[in-house]
Amino acid sequence: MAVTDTNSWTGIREELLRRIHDRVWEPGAQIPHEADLAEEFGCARTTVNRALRDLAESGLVIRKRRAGTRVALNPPQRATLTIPIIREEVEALGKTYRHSLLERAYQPVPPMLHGVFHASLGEDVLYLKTLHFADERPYAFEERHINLDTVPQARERKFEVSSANEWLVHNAPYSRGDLSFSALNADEDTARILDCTPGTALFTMERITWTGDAPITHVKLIFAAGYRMRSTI
Amino acid sequence: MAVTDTNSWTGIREELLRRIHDRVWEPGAQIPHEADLAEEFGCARTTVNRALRDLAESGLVIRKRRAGTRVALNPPQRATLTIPIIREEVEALGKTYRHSLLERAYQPVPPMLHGVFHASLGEDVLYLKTLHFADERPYAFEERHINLDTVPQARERKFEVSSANEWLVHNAPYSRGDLSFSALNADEDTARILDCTPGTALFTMERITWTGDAPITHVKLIFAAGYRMRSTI
DNA sequence: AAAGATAATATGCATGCACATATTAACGTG
DNA sequence: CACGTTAATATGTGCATGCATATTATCTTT
Repeated sequence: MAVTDTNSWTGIREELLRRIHDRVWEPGAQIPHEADLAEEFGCARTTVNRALRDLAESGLVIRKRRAGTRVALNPPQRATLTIPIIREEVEALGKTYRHSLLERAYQPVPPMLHGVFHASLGEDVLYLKTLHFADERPYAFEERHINLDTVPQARERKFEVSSANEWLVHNAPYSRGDLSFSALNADEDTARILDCTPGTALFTMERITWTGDAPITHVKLIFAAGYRMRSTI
Repeated sequence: MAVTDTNSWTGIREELLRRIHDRVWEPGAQIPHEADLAEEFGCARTTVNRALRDLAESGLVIRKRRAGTRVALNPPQRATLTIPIIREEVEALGKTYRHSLLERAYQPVPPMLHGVFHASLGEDVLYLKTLHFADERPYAFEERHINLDTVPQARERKFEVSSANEWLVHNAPYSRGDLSFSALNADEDTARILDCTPGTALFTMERITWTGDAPITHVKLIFAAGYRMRSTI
């Protein structure tokens, strides 16, 4: 019994998954060795290994070298969420993308960012206000600060043709970033810009990216009403 | 030159990564075949394959069967976000967690879920309304549907002591899930439950989890005003 | 020349084997 | 008996090979 349809590693993964799900192997319990499973399924150990590795990557089982493989007690719920470039996101919806630069200024570091941009307190940052459109309807409103200490080449960029986001992605690769998501009631200005009524709940994403210890940029994106961010586990 | 320290697949991945980063292979450009790379690095094709597969998983290269491998034009920005069990999230804030079951009923599949729960259209689902507290203040409001076809053991559970979330995590491991996040204006009911004024922008998370093709549960979590979901890249 | 059949090709995957490495269990010695 | 050494073991990884499969290019046939 327990013969999988195919001997593909995905087939074996499904069968292992079934056993975990059906509590043939309870949470915390040790599961048979790769070699035993390989024999049972009539396949090579490599194939079982691939299936188990995949389950381990998704956090369902814990593997240790000599200790064997056991079913995770608290399978972590991790989701990888892809933050697309807005232009691509819009174009993926089959709509036409356009953006418009509302404001471009050199400013001292705003108080809100003193904590993170402290490295360049004396220096000005490049401040950009951009509105992204999908089929000529407002899609997202972007406020951005660029650290000119870290990315001095940005000082000369107009950011009228290609958006700051795309330029930075290609020219200032970051090593890490902090993200936060929240809901926001539209104030008068935002409502006007995003073409909604004041008070509308808007999905907001804030992001600060760094290269090493140096902050590159801070972005606040306020999406038009009805936006949903999607992801899969 | 270009000899990696080791012939490990991670070493090769690092070298490929460097070439992409240093624009030896420009975005959109095709990179050599596995066989050629294997020869260059003096290793087996399997090893190159493993490195390339890993890069493809993280979205840096795009692979197609006969078309070959090319550097992604716009490397997607991925963030891993950990979705904690609410109790743990609250306790991590140093607050006391409590939840209260507001409603528990057997219902036909609601129209909203016909698309996803179609496998059990005739069958009832278990519907739960739960309010989560942090230090006796409302933290999140949860509406949940549990597919009794997939998780029949849930029919007998009261979910008064341990929350449905925790019970499901331990008893019905899922293989995949769809997540979506949005902002929502509080209606009269929600405002009353979450102790805010109607119209307040609330952060909302919706999740459907599956085991194979069978849907396990659908959850809608509406967080109290001011909630921020955080993550790092 | 357009459409359909066929060949070529790059990745995807399975196998059997060997060795590396981390970890635990067993062993010995003071 | 405590503690350090050694052996056993399960996973991790690499290799050579062969076949599967998707996709593109080419070669027919009408």
